[in-house]
Amino acid sequence: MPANLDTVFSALADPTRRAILSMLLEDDMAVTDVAEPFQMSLTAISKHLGILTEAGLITREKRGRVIWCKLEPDAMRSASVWMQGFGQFEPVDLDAFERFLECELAEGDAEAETQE
Amino acid sequence: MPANLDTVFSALADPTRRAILSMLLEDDMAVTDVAEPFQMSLTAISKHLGILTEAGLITREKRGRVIWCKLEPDAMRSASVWMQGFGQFEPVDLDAFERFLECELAEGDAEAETQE
DNA sequence: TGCATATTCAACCATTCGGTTGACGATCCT
DNA sequence: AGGATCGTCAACCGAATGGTTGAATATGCA
Repeated sequence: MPANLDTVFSALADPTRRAILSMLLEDDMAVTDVAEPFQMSLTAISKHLGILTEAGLITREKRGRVIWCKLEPDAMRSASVWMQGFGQFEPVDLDAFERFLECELAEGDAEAETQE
Repeated sequence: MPANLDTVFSALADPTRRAILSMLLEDDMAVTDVAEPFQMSLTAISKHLGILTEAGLITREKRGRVIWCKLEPDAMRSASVWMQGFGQFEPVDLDAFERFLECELAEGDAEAETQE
């Protein structure tokens, strides 16, 4: 699980997986709860979680019959450092990030609702 | 060419493409010269350059019969900001980045040379 | 004009990816 | 014990990915 750049970047390349990571930013979550907002099968989400785990971006811990997913932001460090080598990107503007995040989440919701 | 997170992250997910970006960090390059270190056809490299262009990570300018590739690091900004929202990754350690880069380039060379 | 160089296009191929469904193993609850 | 819930496994499917080769286009040069 050294999480190389290949696996991290390709894990991040999928909007569903990025949405999951954003959700986990708030709190740890059970697999079923992670899946709830998405318009796709539990199996599909389970696969996404597998890919995120493989990339080291989350860990999963079984307690009882529930598996808890925990964000592991450290796995992004090498990728982040790599990118920053290409330019000094302005010191984290958290407001901008919030807006960005909401935008991505909103897109996700919209996508989910077109099917209902 | 708004270069969304999907296209940027998936462009960065391929080691050949990351190596190309690293090369362009030094200077603009012609397509043929970009292709030279790699053990694959010019067509393959041309496709990779197309993907990088699509992601906004490079631009191509034709001068005479030669097409010059130019790095556009700004295309990484939104992706970088997104990742930084998951944690304050230490202020760019350029030395670490240099080492990292050399490592990646070395891997690329090794790969190329195993075939020669 | 005619040849060499630079790059892309078109068609093809094997593999991976993101999704589905149906069956299964674990765990909790009564 | 028996039923409901949580999550994964296995098999399948269509589309996308990363590569190939051979032909085509455009430019530079003698």
